[in-house]
Amino acid sequence: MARKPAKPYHHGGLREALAEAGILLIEAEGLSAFTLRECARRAGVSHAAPKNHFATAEDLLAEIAARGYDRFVASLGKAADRAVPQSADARLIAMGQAYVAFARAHPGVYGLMFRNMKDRAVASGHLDAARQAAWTQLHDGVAAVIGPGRGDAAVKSAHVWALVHGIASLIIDKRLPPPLSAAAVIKESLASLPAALRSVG
Amino acid sequence: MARKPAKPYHHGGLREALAEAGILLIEAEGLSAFTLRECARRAGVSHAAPKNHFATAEDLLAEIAARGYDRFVASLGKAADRAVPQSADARLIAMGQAYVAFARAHPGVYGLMFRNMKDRAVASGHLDAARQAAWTQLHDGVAAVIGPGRGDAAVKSAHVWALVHGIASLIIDKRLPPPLSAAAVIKESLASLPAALRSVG
DNA sequence: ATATTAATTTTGACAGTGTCAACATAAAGT
DNA sequence: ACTTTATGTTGACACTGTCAAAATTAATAT
Repeated sequence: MARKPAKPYHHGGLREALAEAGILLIEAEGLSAFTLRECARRAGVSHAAPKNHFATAEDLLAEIAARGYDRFVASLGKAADRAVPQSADARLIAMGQAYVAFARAHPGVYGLMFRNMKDRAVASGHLDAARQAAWTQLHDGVAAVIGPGRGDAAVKSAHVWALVHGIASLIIDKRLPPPLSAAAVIKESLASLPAALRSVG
Repeated sequence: MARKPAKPYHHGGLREALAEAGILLIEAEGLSAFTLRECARRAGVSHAAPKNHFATAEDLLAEIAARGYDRFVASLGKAADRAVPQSADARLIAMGQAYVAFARAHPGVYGLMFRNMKDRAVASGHLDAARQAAWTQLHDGVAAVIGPGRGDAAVKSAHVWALVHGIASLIIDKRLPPPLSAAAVIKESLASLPAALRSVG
């Protein structure tokens, strides 16, 4: 009855435990509270144990970011499928709303996903693949809205990404002047999107 | 011959020196290289000297961010005045270009200005005033584009801010898929802006 | 001018961090 | 059973921000 065939060594899955502990830590205390030693503590191992699974603290952060992207893509996909009517425009707007909602619900992990901590982009197989999947998802949604041959879909996707990323960032960093309602900004900005995408190019 | 009437005590202006050292440090080594002790070193004082002028490291960062906003507002103002033709649309687009250019030229300070380090917005008189000035500048530019009575200028300003902030963030964090040209994204996104602002609301 | 007070800086300490090397332990392979 | 390899622990190092106590210097009062 081999329960865990993966790595039932001493701990029995420390890599997984560290990643999960890190996510819980960030969601509960914020990204700035993340500490390699605290993750180790929560996983019940000594402070140097993570070294075997993550060479550096940034590698663990990269793994957490990758898992964030996985959930992110799933969340946006579900939102698009729930959109009514099932038009390309409605699907894209639903994804935009889900995008901002994800950032507001998980600001710590979101920050990890979209900001460079050490002034350089961190690389890892899982992370790169997850990022690619997110980009493809957005690109397909935008391509469906603008139709074939109507301008550069990649550039227009970047436009959409920038807009929703900007909205999300301003909200979670509390940079919107107080009287402004986040909901109003989201609604107004997303509403103008499909037309703007079809207007130029 | 009283040269410096402000605070010619021991150092003769440590507060100023620390802020300037911090800016140079961030611009040269990146925001992640910022350290209170390194600022003190560069100012030629001991590691605890800053305590008298900045109670905490975050207070020094707030002062640096405030100075960043000052330069930022000046930069955008000049760009708008240089726009040709001197239409409201051209002025706004010029400001958008200057916005992204500032972020690319000073990514460290820009990050400091628009991101929360400690998961909470830092407050300070100078910083709040400088932020307010930046917001007013943008708001006026947007109001001139949409004209009087055409929708909520504040919400539309937030839309513009989100877009340029998103573009700048994606670029400096290297999140644009490699084949994409930053210049193309900037051009396309900003070009569609005036029409989008006048379309809804 | 001298003494006193206040402002500023230094020194030294503390707890905390990431990373490394040396060692210990347990699993896997032979 | 023995060896090898993977995993975890201990202890150290240099670094950080912050604090308290002591020292130094400028401003002020006498």
